[in-house]
Amino acid sequence: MIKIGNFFENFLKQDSLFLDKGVLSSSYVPEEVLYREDLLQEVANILAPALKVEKPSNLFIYGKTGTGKTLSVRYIIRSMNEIAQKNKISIKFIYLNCKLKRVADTEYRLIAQLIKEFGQEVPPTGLPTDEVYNIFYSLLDKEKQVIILVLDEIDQLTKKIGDEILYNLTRINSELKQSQICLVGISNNLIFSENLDPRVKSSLSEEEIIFPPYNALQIQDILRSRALRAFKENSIQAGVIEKCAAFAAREHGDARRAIDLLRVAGEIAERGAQQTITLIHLDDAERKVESDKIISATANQPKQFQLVLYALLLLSPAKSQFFTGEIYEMYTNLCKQYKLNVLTQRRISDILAELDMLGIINAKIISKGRYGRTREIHLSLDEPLIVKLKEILEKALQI
DNA sequence: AGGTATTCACATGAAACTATTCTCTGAGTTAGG
DNA sequence: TAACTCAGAGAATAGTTTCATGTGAATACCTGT
Repeated sequence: MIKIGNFFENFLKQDSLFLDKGVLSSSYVPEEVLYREDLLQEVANILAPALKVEKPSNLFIYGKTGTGKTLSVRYIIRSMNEIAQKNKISIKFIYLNCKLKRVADTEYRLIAQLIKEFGQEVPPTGLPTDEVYNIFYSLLDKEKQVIILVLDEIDQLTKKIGDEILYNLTRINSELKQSQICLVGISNNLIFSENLDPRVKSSLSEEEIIFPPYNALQIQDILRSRALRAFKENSIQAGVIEKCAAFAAREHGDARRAIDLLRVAGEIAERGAQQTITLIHLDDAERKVESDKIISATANQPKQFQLVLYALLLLSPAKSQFFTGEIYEMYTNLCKQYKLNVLTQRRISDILAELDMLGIINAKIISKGRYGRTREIHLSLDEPLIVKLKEILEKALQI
């Protein structure tokens, strides 16, 4: 008890490295968006008609993760909103991230979420989808206004439930008498629109903008400008920013990752009661970011998924490479042992594909000729993480 | 030897099913007038 | 008679199962030399 007490005392006394940690959070929108002036201007040009209560062209934004797409759009939204409020223009901006589970990842929920933006509630289930659309329409058409609907990670949405919903959204305008709705889609996937219904494709991408990745130097500048606000002076060792940028540049210039890394490095340094962030903290941070990602990804998965992963982990010390059949066998044994019902191999195949997507395993489909075709699977986790995951899974599965 | 056909062990797709959570509706019940 | 209750029908969704079809190359099987 005393120990903990002391800890809190010290914690209070110790001054933080951070001035404002929020600056390094992913939702932070800075005063100035570096290296995106041209693109920002383009977006602004396209959306500007909204200020005259005319419908802007639908816009599609492509770019890999961490290239500033979301940031730029939020920046534009913020500044347009200010103007609109000052001049009493009736524009409404709605930003939705389609990846968020249980928020906007199905047609029903997307519309339900939109209704919520207008200050009404609809039940989470029970109503027919048409009904929800009708509520939405009547809500939209109450007054004359332009609505700019930003759908972030729109590729996730269509991957899951198809493009019908986009077709419906593009058709809304013809149903409305007063309002106009303008769609802004943001996608990480550069070839996303290729497997879209041509009708949807043409109406959705009236305008297209592609966000190129940042290079290492640009990421450095971005990090410096953020660090200036986030940390106290002289709290970063020389070279840390550079290395951090290098890490991120290695992966197609993902600025968000770089900023994340810096924040976590800061947290680690602070926890160690250090005055400066060093390269060592950065290394630790990289490991931590990586393992946190995996741990949180597995923690939210269904039981059977976890069990498959557990089977994999149990097999892992023996060898470094497995095939689907071996894993299925191990999994089946585990199920019997713990009296759980056994899923079909079909399902396990999908689960393995998901594990691959999450980067937990590295699977390659190979043909062993006469001996069939299968996934060749490598576990891409290091020893300490395997041990930790095992513990977590055991707890989760109550084994 | 060289060419062709088989065959294995899964992968991949589509559709249908199951269980759960939730709403809406309308019949039956209750309590008060 | 109005208010209330409560069962049943119908939706949405996640996680599966069922059925059907696809697939790459090591091997088996020919063929002609």
